[in-house]
Amino acid sequence: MGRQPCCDKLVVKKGPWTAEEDKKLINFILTNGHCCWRALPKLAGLRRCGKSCRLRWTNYLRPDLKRGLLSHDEEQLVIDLHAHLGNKWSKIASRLPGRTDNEIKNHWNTHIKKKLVKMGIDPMTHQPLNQEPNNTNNPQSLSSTSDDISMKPRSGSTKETNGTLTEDESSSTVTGQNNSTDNENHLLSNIYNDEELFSHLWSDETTTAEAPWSDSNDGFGGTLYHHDNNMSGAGADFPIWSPEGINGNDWTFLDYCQDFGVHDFGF
DNA sequence: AAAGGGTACAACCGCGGTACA
DNA sequence: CTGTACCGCGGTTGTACCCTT
Repeated sequence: MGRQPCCDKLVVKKGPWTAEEDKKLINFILTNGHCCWRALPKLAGLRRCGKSCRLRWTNYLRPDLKRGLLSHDEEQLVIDLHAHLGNKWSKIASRLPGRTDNEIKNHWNTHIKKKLVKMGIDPMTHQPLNQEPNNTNNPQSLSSTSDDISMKPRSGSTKETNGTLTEDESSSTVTGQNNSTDNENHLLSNIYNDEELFSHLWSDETTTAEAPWSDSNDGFGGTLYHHDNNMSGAGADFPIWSPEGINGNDWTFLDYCQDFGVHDFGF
């Protein structure tokens, strides 16, 4: 007996969202929150699957999203987190404020993976690809690349095996490629040395950078304040929505959202 | 200028985990 | 304890856009 479909596939609409649908979804969530994704489409007057609404909101409409390409630091952070966590995109995303798991996953698949391969690094194991003597597909990759993404040495690196990380005390083989800036080194050294961080990530505890949008925004009422001082990069530009504006039904900003996309405001 | 190929990213699908009746 | 419904995650697909020829 299989699971029942989450929604009536004959009734729900699929495909790209229209501006009108976006507006309806934003309006509804800002006024009511998202108590139940399954019921939301009906209540919001959308012919969409609840799942689709949730995805649209979390990956695209959420006001705290940062848009645009990942910065070099963010990219480097993703690489390192991936080395530790594997394809745990949501965990990785939780360490990058304003970024979604989907966005990071896409960026990994389209950019980072290729860069690593180009550098002769296996994107999955984060180990050199040319360990075998006959692997000569990219002899210069480790010493000269146009991209300065590099693997950083670390004391006790981990690697993923069947979805679980195991300690590999002898795996720091990707060394000697450290041509990144001091700034990056600083950023990453903080990460490498932060055993607490990774034990935290591996636990089921909520990380500090997790977005406040889920569940905690009961009675959301349109109030959105900075929740995390960690947001120094993107968050510094985040808007602060006042309850007055929302309660006063000042939806002007939504029109802007529609005209330009919420992301154009640096949300 | 047009066609074809490549790329980026939004969106969908299916599954696992979990809460609850 | 079991079955069901829901949520969230990771993998995959579809398509619009960009670049090259």
